[in-house]
Amino acid sequence: MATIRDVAKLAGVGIGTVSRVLSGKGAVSSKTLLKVNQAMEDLNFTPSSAARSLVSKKMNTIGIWGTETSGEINRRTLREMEDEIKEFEIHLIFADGELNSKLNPNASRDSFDSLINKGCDGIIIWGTDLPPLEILQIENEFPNIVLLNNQIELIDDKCFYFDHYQAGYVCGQHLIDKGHINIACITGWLDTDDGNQRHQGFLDALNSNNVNISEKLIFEGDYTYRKGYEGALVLLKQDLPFTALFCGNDQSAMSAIAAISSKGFNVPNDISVIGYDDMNIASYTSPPLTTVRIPFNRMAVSATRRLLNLCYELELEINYDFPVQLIERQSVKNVG
Amino acid sequence: MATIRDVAKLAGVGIGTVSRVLSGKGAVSSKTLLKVNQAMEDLNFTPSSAARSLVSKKMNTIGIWGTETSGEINRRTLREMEDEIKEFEIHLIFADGELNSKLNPNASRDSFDSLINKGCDGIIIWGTDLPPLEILQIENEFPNIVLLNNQIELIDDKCFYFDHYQAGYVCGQHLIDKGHINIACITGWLDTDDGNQRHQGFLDALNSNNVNISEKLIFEGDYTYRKGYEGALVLLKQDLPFTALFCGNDQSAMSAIAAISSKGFNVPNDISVIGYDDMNIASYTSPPLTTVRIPFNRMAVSATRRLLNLCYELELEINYDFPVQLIERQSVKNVG
DNA sequence: TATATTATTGGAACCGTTTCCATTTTATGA
DNA sequence: TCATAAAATGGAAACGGTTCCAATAATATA
Repeated sequence: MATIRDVAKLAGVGIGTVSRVLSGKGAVSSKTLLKVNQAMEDLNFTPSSAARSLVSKKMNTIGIWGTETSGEINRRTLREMEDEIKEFEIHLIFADGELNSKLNPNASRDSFDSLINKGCDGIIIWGTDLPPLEILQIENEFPNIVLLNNQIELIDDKCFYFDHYQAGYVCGQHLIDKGHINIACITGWLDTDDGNQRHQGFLDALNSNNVNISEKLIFEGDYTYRKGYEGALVLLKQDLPFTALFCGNDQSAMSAIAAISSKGFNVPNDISVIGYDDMNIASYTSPPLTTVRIPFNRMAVSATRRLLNLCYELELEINYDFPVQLIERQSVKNVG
Repeated sequence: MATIRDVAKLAGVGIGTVSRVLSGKGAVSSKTLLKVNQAMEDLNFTPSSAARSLVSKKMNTIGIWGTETSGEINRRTLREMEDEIKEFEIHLIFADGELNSKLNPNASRDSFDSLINKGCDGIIIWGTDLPPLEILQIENEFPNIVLLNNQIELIDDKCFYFDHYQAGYVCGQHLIDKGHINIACITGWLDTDDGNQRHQGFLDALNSNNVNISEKLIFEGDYTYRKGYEGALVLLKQDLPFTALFCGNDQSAMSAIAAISSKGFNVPNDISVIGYDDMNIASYTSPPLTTVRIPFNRMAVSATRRLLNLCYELELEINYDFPVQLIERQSVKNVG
């Protein structure tokens, strides 16, 4: 591997000059420029990013932590983030939290620390896998973090989230607007803030309309296909009829639809189903899924920009407001 | 940020000693060990990975390129790969190929080169986005690559793939075994080797059984939900009845099912549908999808290990044989 | 033409590790 | 106790860039 000194020697100039050519900063005569460029080409020179990082104290790398939580959405969003940083020649580095962080809290933290040790300039913490206190403590000694889909008041300017409560409310209200009174629900995780808020919003929408929901018709799920399927079967087995079902995300909604169909019921004629997220897939379920669109990508882009600003003294435009939008397709039917 | 010299000074030892403690190699008396560890703790010392990389000439980073192609599968697989490298303290770095590499071939190559410039110790090339000649050329000057889901004979020991032809054949044969004679198909990309092979395998299965398929019943898709949906609608509009449909992947299969249902037909009673991949989702469509299971994760793990062996002189066990398996669920029905 | 400016240039010092070797300390054996 | 082997230690040199300043060349000005 050729070094800057090799280039300098071949071009017959000093290393400072080569460095100037490399960075484009500082005066270089056009004759010299030509010689140096030629030498670089001849030697197939690529500057060592390690050496650069050593002096600049920037790794040009930002880490993403905790991306396990929400399946398909992520891939799409990751892509957006990558696009965002690409032009600054920054790279993304991954460290998933453990799947079962509840079983092994240290593994979570370890994978997080591995990002710091690696020397990431900043870290995007995705989701609520880390307890708020721990995050604050981290932020204290490593300020270059940003939270995606998580909210902690003390560092609100580093948080990018939307109103889960309102989104849940919108779903509940929509079912009621469509005349439903007997409503069931397959929740997401209820032990995280966001899962809890969306559930609460949903419940409050029913409450405000004096609609009761039986405890028996609330199934605690975990956002997976599996639980969506199981949950729907369990709900159908109760002797409490319902005409509408709210699911904590689109994945569980679509598998719930599958389960409902497998029992000979029709969606939406017998049972309406409403999802949450608006994944790609939502347009192509049968029937196409009514759901609430979460502006994940826009959130992710702003979070990424905020972090870039933080790490590299940039001033990219960011946004903190991410309104949610009901997408009406065909899985919810008017009744009554 | 504390350096090794700070630690040495605080502990009252030389930098060599600190380095020895750090690496665990070389003799250090237990007294000294204690002092040094204490000093590291007091100073909250973390070794600079840039400085380390500079001398070791290892970045402890491997790149993944071209992961855009196959949606949900990837996230799962990525996770496996990450687990595989985690214990060696290696990190994964991403650079997607361009979505539309056909429109902008340079963008593809640029994002690839960015991984090399970044200094990745090795790169996993995922899929067939790069032309074989270009890959060979790359391999020539940068041998630490491995191909996932792609095959180039000259570097077969660096390729991890399965037999798309056979997998396609299995699908075709299954439909015939179930008594189908009028068969339609929504292909994947036909301008890539893998897409083409699976299609050819499928066609040959029909041929071997003297079953003809009309050109009109072959719809060229692109693995997306959208095209699956559109394709099914197009096929239904032909005046050629069919009782079975082979789709190039599960995503198009499931949206094809949605399209078929939307036209009032029943799967599998009116039309059987068989997919390809066995994604998570396949168990939770309605009806659950019969498909062929591709051992992506095992492939990815072996590819990753091969690369680790290549980059870090390890001898992890790897595997080159990835048999495909038909998974019978309920979307294909016996007829005749 | 002599002098003041400005544009170029070279290279030492530094970034924070690892490596390696010379030196010092400790342990061993006679 | 002393010679010798083994263990422990310190620190210079190297890795490949960037930064910065002093030195030189080119150009402008009087």
